[in-house]
Amino acid sequence: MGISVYNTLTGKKEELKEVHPGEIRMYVCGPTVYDDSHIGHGRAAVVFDFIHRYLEFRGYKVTYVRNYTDVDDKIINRANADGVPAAEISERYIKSYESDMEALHVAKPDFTPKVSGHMPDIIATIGALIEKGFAYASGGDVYFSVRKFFNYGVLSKRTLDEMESGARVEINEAKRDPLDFALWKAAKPGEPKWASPWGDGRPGWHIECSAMSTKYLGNPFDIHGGGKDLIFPHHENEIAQSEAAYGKKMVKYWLHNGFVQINSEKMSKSLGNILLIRDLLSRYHPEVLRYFYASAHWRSPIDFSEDNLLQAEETLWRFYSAFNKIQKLAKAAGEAKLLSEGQLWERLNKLEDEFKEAMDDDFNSAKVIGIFNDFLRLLNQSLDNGKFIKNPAGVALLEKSWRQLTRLGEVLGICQDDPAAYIEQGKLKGLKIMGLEAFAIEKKMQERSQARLDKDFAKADAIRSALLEQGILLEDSREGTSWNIDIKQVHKKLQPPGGKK
RNA sequence: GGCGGCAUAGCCAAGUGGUAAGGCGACGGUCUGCAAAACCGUUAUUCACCGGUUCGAAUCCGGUUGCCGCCUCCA
Repeated sequence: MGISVYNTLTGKKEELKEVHPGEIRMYVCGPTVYDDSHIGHGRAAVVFDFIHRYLEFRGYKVTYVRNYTDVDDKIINRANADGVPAAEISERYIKSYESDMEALHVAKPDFTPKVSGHMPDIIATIGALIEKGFAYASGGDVYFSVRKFFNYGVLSKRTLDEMESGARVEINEAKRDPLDFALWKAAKPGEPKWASPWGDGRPGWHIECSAMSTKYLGNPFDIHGGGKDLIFPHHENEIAQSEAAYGKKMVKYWLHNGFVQINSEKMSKSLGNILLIRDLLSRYHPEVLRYFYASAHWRSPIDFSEDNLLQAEETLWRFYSAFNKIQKLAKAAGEAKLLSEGQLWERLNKLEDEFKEAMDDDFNSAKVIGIFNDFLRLLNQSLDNGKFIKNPAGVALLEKSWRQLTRLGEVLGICQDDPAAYIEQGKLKGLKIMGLEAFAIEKKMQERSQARLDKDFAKADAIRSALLEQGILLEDSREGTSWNIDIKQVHKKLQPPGGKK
């Protein structure tokens, strides 16, 4: 069984059959760089990162292109508002996006082309469209004639007549048909412009992706991705342009990720509920975000709420707590032959197949999360078993199990940190937020340990509840007492009052 | 108005023809001086509603209701 993917073009899951054997070429619409990126951009990037990494995990040679739209009305508006050149705006927000992507551990695409760097390709594509009769120049603009392209509407599944009846298209004298869209826009004073056979101007929004995807990937290529909102008009127009210009099918599989909602509402500037990636990353470890993104299917809407993120954080913490225990045991036990029997051993041997089965089925990361949690329970069962962890072979099996979760988790970008470091950063961050110092906690813990030795449990319990009120949980075990951060209290403190639903 | 999608327990969320994964929460238990953590057990006879197809449907078909997205910039 191979990989199956849900294709917007057909509305069905289909078996993934690559155009070139052993190779997958994919193009994903990146951001228009006029502002800092929000968690919706983050989701698109992370979802296609899962897909990118999984295809590589499955042995494909993947060529991944994600573009920047750096020539656009919104950028020009922003530049005018800030009183700086448009190029400065786009450059600033490309840097911002790249730093967010790095922070989210999104693997770099092979190419990240910009519109401004591909004018000759874009102009050539427009030229070809005019030559073949699909486009016409009109007063310094160039338009694509949608009625000339027989297949217009295949992706968004609507007909030109339907569009026309519901049209809310502005009247534009230059267009022959109100549904025609711009390939080239004549420059207005003060706007960035490039020379072209139709006069100075700049490309329309959609043509860049046709020109650049063709340049880097050829036609047809395997996967084209983007947010659901791009289906119409952006991707519909891309198909029209590419297929008209090059006379070949453009893309085999169209993948569209679901939207992010905030407390079940649409995230939008007008609602004022935009959550920036960097704001979230100031409060959550990047793996928490990735875990959260992975916990829903990539095509479904996903609801960002503090409760949901908190849940992701707690569950991820369970993984790292277990890994932390395993790591310590492994260091103490040293090299040993692997225990090759029992439930854990058997499940470990099946884990990769389970993982593949889930991911092969339309990249079902949510199912993988379920499988991982199931496996974690087995790990904890063994960790609870005194005999098991005294046996070096058992410890070796635990370590191997942890390594396997790390190996498979790489595709989703979770379980990649050093456990001790992960736990440590979580505790340090918590302390900072709660305004506490580790040595003060340790001092209290010593006092409490003495009280416990003296059997003065009233005093010991008083110390414990005092710490708990400050957000510190104490955990007694055979090896002694350790402290932990009460994540819920930390986040309560972080949340603006009344900001949570 | 047109087009597309979604509706699974208190909450989050898998499951597209064979009798409901996983997480959070809650409750009971083991462990503990007591807790916490971890583990064990319980927590949806049922998948918005109505009808149909089928030996059999959360899964397919038709209808109803509700929610969301797109049709204008948007990941």
